[in-house]
Amino acid sequence: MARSEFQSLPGTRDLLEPDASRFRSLVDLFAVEARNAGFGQIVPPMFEDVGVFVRLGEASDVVSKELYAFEDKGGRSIALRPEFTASVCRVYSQHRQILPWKTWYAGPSFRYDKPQKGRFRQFDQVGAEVIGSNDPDIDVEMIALAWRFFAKLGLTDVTLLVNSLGDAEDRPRYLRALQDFFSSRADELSEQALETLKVNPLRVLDSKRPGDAVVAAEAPVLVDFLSDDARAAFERVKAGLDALGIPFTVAPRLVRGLDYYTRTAFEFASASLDAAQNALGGGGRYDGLIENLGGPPEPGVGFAIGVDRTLLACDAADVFRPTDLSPQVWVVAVTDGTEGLRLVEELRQSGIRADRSFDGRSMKAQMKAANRSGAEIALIIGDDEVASGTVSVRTMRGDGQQESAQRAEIVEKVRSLLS
RNA sequence: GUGGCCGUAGCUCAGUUGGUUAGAGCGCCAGGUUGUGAUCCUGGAUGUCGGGGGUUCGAAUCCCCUCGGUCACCCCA
Repeated sequence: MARSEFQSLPGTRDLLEPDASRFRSLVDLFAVEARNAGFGQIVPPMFEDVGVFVRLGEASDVVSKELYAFEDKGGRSIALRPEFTASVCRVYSQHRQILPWKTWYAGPSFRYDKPQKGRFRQFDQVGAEVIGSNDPDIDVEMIALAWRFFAKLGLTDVTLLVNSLGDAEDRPRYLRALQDFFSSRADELSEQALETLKVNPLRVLDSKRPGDAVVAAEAPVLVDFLSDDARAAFERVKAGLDALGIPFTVAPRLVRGLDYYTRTAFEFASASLDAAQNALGGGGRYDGLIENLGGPPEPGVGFAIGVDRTLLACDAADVFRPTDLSPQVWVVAVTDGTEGLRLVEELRQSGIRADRSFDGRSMKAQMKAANRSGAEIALIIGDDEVASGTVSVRTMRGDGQQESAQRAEIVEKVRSLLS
């Protein structure tokens, strides 16, 4: 394309206006919702000791294939974070907080994937985590936070899938049953599914290949293997969602990509995104993760939402439109002095969005720029105005009206015209 | 990582069976007499046709490699 020596690397892109502002607004909106729900912000580093992430589960692709890992000049093995949860757990282990600790975050993560629509190597997430409570009501609260966020954006076509992945003790029993089942049907499975079966039988359930899906549909279901405790917790979660009026579908074959999840798992998808990457976000409970990272045996639950995909869904649904970035006033200065400089500064100090042209452009060119900028008012100041202590005020809507105003009262004049 | 499709000005695209100085619309810039936009008229600038190699008298058009994008698988946000 455009001839330039360097381009942004695969899977990365440059956010320009109006997308950049929209991006910020989205994060701001999430921040408000999270704060209202009692979450404080956390800003962990973007890279950690590689071990922090490896403990997420070596069977997952996120860790085994997609980690941006390298050695720094001090010989440390470090990795760019592929997600936030592990960092949050590490932070808690390092700086103990009063429990339950509720925290939210926003920022980029990195995965060495093959880029696709809605899938980037550097991608942004907003998310929240709660450490130190087993209460299923917290699970409900997390889902409610995400749900409220989507609603505030104007996304109405979000679907919620929930499942329970059981406790650490339930899992092995289920995995055995699953393994037996798939082994007995091995001849019907794709080669890839058989590969997956070796490293992580759970994920075979998730296969989108038609042949695999048929077999998976008949596979034993995790819900039948839950301990009494886990079952009760799951019931409580479902009852909580009902109580809040949040619609959901139980998805017995929902498994999440990272291995650390226990009990509640959930995922949000958008019907507006017909692409394969239609998952807006997801999360669940990770009751063994902190201990696994060398911390105390505290339970945790959290979720992350993909900012890029959410924005894509907003585009598809035509909601959460970009805000107007236009200046309110354009100063057209054709004097040799510093009138333009002073006038713009005065307007800005008064909280009015104002801008101007540079490089001594002709009045016609400056008026053109004023029009293009979307400003409602053009303030014209030339030798005549300077001499008479006035400013010409021109409204830019339609054919435009022009009048003269006293230089000393210009801010007031502009304010009254804008209101 | 595997496979399909695509890659021409800032943007959206056209470019006929390979044939002379590569086009359109939008955008941008400048004019249409003295200091006035959006409309209208006129003129102008910008592309090593993603990059490299090959076939050919001749390639944006054919072949190979490569880079990038996109879609599906995979994976996931």
